[in-house]
Amino acid sequence: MSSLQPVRGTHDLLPAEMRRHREVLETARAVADRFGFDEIATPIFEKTEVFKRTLGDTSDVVTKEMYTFEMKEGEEITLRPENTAGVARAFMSNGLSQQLPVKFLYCGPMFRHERPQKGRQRQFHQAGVELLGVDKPQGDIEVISLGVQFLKELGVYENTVLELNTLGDSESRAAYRSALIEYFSAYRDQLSEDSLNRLEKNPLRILDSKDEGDRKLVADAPVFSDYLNDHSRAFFTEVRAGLDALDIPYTINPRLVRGLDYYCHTAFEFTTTALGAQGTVLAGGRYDDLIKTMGGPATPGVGWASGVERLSMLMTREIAEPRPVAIIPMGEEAEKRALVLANNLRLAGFRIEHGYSGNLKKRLIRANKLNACAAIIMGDDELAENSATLRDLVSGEQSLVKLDEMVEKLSIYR
RNA sequence: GUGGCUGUAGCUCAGUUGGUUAGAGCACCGGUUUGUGGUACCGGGGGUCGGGGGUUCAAGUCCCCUCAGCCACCCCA
Repeated sequence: MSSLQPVRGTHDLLPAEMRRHREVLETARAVADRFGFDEIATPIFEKTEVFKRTLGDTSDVVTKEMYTFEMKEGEEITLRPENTAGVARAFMSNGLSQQLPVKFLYCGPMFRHERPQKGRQRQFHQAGVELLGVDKPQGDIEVISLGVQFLKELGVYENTVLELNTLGDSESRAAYRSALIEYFSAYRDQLSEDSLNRLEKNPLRILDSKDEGDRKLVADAPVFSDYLNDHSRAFFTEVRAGLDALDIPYTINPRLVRGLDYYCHTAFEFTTTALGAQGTVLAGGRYDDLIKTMGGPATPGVGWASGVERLSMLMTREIAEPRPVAIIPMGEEAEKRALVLANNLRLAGFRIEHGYSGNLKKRLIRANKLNACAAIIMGDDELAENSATLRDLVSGEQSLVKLDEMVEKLSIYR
């Protein structure tokens, strides 16, 4: 065992795992494309204030999980813990408010200084979508249905459940917030320490507590639906109607509260029981005030982010390993001609492994290890006839093939 | 950040109440003579037993610290 370990909470994506990782990303891209979402990429670090202002001073992500560095100039930058703030910043920086709505997909690494465990690394990857400029429930519905389709095409949808809630508009949330503070204040002595801290800062989070004492209190706490104003209620009704129309099942979870402060109205979460404690696989919601909060033009938004590693773990599908064709030249003259043949076949779209050294036997062994489907053996005998021996490595059958007919003969291996 | 479990070759694991040069399977490399792989047989390389300190005549085995992973809390994708 080497003493050179990767930094805590980080890991390498070796080819087998990277193939699965990439499958998740390619699926996200393909599905997003059909929904009209274009991929963008924003920097993996931003000025610290981009995250501080948007995620909220009370969120754990901001208060204890950010990787923040001070630059020589004294400026503070932070490795992005999520990408919605970065997309919003890019939206503003590039004046995209002139071409609403905008629909974006992003993929890439995020960084949070948490205690690592299964499904939770310090550097992890998300694929997410953001829809900016649509204040109607159709936006929420489209974004959720995009998530559903994504999970379906990964083959993991059956292992997830969709939980749904509404956080109302700011008026409703403010009303509910004070009702909660009033209610829980009467039980200060019974609240857990964590929840006591949340009481003034973010009482909604108490609803999500797993502390037994808290849960008893939560059971009789005011319910949000009593504090929703007409607009918020109508909005939620319409979102639900849309999901029903699309046959997307969900359960209402009144305790589903997003951890980041910018959310309003729709909050949703696809969870699984198959990954242990880190069961959230794709989650998001609406954030109508985010861009205004950042100093931009009031622009509604809705989106989600998914955990690529978690999806990859959940995905049971076997990803086929690539099967190359091995070229095996024998002798100096053959080496030269193999170089040209390999190049031509590559240009024709084949994955070609050009053995680097060794005799026929060794190269065949190596071809076998590379899971090659066929080998092209080029010796003086064959070359004298401008041909090579094409050997099928599964059946063991082989035949003499003219070099200029090789592309055609190989077509069965595509 | 809190608590619990774990850490021996690339991988999966043995290693007896602390006792000589630390083992197996798989993997890897080489061989079983000529230009034919997968199977079989033979041989080989590879470990400062996660790291550091301590107890002891003697530590992979006991104690302390530390690092990492896993599980739960927490948080969240």
